[in-house]
Amino acid sequence: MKKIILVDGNNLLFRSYYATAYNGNFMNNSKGFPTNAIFGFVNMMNKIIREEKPEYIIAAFDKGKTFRHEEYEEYKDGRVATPEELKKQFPKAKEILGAMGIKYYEIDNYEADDIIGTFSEYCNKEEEYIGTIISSDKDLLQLITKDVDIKLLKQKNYIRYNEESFKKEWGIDPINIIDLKALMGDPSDNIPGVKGVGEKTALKLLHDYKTLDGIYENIDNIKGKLKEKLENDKDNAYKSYHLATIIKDVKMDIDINDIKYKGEDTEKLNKIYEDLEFYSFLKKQDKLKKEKEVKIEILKDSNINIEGDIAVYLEILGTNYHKSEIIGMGVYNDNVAYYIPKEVLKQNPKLLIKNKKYTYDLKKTIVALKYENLEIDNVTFDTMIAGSLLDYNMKDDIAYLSNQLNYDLEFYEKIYGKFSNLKIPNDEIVAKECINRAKFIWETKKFFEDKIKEEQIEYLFNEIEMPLSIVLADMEYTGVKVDKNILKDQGEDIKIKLELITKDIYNMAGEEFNISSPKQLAKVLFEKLNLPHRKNNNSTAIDVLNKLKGKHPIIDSIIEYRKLSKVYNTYIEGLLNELKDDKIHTIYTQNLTRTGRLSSIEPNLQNIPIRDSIGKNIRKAFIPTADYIYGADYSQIELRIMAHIADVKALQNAFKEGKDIHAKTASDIFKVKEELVTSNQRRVAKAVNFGIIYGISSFGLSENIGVSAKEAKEFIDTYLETYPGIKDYMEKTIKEAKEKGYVKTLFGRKRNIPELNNTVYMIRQSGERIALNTPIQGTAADIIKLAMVKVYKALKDNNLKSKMIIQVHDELVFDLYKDELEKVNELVTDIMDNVYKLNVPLNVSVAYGENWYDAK
DNA sequence: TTAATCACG
DNA sequence: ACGTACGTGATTAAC
Repeated sequence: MKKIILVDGNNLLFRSYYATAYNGNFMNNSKGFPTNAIFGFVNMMNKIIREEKPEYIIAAFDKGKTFRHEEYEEYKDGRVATPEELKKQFPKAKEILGAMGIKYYEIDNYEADDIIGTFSEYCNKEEEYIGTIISSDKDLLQLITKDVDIKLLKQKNYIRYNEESFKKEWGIDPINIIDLKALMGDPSDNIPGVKGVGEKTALKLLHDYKTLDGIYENIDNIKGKLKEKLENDKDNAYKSYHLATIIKDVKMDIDINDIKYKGEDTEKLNKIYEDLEFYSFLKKQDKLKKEKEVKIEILKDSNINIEGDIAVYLEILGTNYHKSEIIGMGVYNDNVAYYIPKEVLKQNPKLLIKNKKYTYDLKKTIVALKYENLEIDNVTFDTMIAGSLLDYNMKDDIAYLSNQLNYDLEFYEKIYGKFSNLKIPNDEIVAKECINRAKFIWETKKFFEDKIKEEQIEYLFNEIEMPLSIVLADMEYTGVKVDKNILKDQGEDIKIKLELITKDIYNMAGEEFNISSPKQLAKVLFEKLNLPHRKNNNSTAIDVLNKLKGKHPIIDSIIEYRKLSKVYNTYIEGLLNELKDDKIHTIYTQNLTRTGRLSSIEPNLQNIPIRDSIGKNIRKAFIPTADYIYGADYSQIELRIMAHIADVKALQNAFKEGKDIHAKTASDIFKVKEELVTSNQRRVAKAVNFGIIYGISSFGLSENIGVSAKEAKEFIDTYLETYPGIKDYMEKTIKEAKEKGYVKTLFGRKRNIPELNNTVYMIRQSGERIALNTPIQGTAADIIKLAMVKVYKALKDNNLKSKMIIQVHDELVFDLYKDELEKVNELVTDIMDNVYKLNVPLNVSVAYGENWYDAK
């Protein structure tokens, strides 16, 4: 028996492409040639060779339009065009196959499937040969025979089907995959099938009548709606059958010697890999040659003087710079490659002021140095900020970015070990790595700067994000004062309540179990107490529990338990653990979110409870170091931005007139006078307003407000009729996003949305919602960021001691001195109101009090 | 490490 | 026929 491996080359390349292109950051070599699909492809081919040890192997590709296109003009119509970045990679992949010693086939007017089908048939006919197909395309399952099996690739692993295991799992013969597809259709290829028949129904029909013909011969045995559907779409079903059938007799000469696996031509392969900059695939000795030697110098002087601009990289031991110690700093420019250990750095404070500098993670650098009483100034460029604005995939570790630009920096974890066991290696190693990092910053600066110009986001970079880093550094370092006794007292109360309620729950359940375990809880609720639940859905999430209210007294107790344990674990214990000298120093991640918002970690200060009355008490522990906590919120900023961007005159006017916008919306969609709007109508209108911002679906809205999908749809339709600009905006935004592959905020912040090209319908839909929401959420983020920069400057320029200490997306919180109340209030409201001129006013509401709870 | 849950805008 | 609103982070259980 001789085995032929049949690789679906098309499928593998597509898969590799979309596996990594998901975030829109294509892996490129330094010449700008996209390499992501090839990289994954090579990985998979290597794996196939390793695992299958083939004697015979081929790879198949599509070529040109097929008979399917000719006979059915809509074929693959819904599918988005193959992205250019992927198209370019096909020839290289084929070249690599050649160097690997693998024959590939592409035949005019046939798909890869048909070539594989033809080879399968060869295996069926020729006694000595068997075949294994490798692909993730389920269509190919129809080729399974006693001589041909398939390795069906899944996300991470694969399933191997032979004739027997296929029948067992699917309950039909492999060849009937064609009948299945004829019935179901295939939206991704735009194959119609029978409308209203999906996998479930189709399998049931095939189980009963074996084939498509069998079904139509027995059509009178089928009753009701299903019969109707089948009769209506009979033509489509047969057409689909034809389209779904893989050709097995493509005219081609199969010479078995031709497809023998010849083994790789290492020299040829290495040449290609070098050109693509796939250094990890090169043999080790070749790889070493690539690293240019840098002469490093460890400085020990107390009087360092460096000329010109420098790239600096500050290393700390750990990830949280509020808790970690500085190790040292790498310095690099065209003339020097220095490593400056911490102690030496402390003797040269002027160095940090004088030279113009480039960094990676400016905020970290500022804060970590500040803890050593060192100040850094004159930083004009930060690679981390640039990278994130250009929508690279970012992590704290600079090595992560460097790898996307074909630099080979060592990962932090490799140098210093895992977080739980950090160790500083010897000075030479630290020096080398720090300098390499600085070198990376130095050498890529121009590249990033050019990109920033090209994208026309200089303002965003220079006037918003760069100065914001300094603002955030100050906020984080300043910290927020927390009264630990208030937290502890509340904790004691909650603990007692928790103990009581736990006992109650055990009593009602008739057993002791871990209430915090959704699995154990589901067992108690749905199996023991027999409470109703959706089949195959053991969720115990809050919306499920709410629907069960009144059905059993245990439900209220569980809801209460959840609430209390959340507050206790996350906000009492959690915050107490983060306290350092009665202060909390969060880290605002400036370069993480896909919309441009900040996020806050260790601890998260952006999700301190406010909606729930018990949770809200946590805010009483947030106290000023000065006299008051003062808060300023943008009201409905996202809705205002939508009214601006979509140019919705009616909404703009409502905002200009200072109306209650949700009441106004309610009055418009329910067609009642504003003063007669009920609170329920207002609630619905508010939900619709939010829904619009998120990229609404009638189902989502109906779930949210508890009405039928039909009613929800009516609300949406009425809304869109009432405010005509919105529909245009939605259509235009989606169309543009699909054409360009990205959306932008008002300030030019760009987000690539590769989801729009995904073959999976649901992901494409999600992409459309992202396209609608990002310009709105992102513009709001831009605006408050700019306001923060301006407020910070104003406080400084006016010599005010009050400090901005927290940002919660549309809200700024200050630690305020009594005698500065008036001045701060005037500056803050003025700046926030007027930070950027829109076709709607921005409205800020302010409040202050003895603690964050009272600042409402 | 991942999934489920729930805290915020 | 299927799954369904945008953006986050922390904690716990369970693998």
